[in-house]
Amino acid sequence: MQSSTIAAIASPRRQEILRLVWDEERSAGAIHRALDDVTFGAVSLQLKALQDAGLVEARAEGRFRFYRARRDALGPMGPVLRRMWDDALWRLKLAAELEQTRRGPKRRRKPARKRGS
Amino acid sequence: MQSSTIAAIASPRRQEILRLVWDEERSAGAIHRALDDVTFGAVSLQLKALQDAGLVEARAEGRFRFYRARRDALGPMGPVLRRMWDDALWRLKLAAELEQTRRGPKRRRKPARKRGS
DNA sequence: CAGATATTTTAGTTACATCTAAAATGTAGC
DNA sequence: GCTACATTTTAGATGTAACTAAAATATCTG
Repeated sequence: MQSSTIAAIASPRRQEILRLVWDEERSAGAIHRALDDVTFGAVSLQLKALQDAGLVEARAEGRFRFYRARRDALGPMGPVLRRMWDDALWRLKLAAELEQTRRGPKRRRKPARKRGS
Repeated sequence: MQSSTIAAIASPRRQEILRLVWDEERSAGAIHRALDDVTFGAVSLQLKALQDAGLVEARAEGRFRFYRARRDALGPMGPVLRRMWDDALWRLKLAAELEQTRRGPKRRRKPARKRGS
């Protein structure tokens, strides 16, 4: 376990992404679609950061890139993160932290897609 | 274990301070004296941040304030940090990270005190 | 090749963490 | 009260992490 690992999971956005690819691999686009307050570009940058930290690995397939967590790289932090995610208030706390650590130009919220589109 | 705990120990400066008060309590001044590249004020601010995160506790005695780690608050992260600190290269990595995350006005390095003064 | 889709990269924006220097606060002793 | 020492707090500086929008890259399909 490296100090850089701790830094990598200190970001609420990266925690959120890591959780999405913890149990199953997902494409970059699928990850982005699961998040409603951030652009595709930002997600891609965070995926790169996670990959550089060794916390996720990518597999290319056609135009897609499938990401999944490298659970072993988290060591004892894996269970810690899981317990956090199981917390009923986790999503609420996350939203607060995302607000807190937000940077850059003001967002224009991505409109929720209609069901089935 | 809270997400804010992870954020608190993600800072190399706070890690450094936490290590100093891990096995024995130390006064704010003693902590500052152990660090040669930062002002007393900055150390005091980080101690406050650590206290707000519940990672250290303080005891007043006369003019002094003695700080010590609240090991239990770190849960499984305690052993993780210890293992990091035991790494022979830890100090080197720390220096690199301190350089990386440095902010604010340029420092004027505190001159090393003569032996025995 | 042209067009569609998936993703990455670049250029520019913004808020805040981390710092310094100095002022303020608190405590002890004379 | 005054002085000395220990610490905290304030005001201001600075660098960068996290973002957006748009351009670039890559892959598939007809």
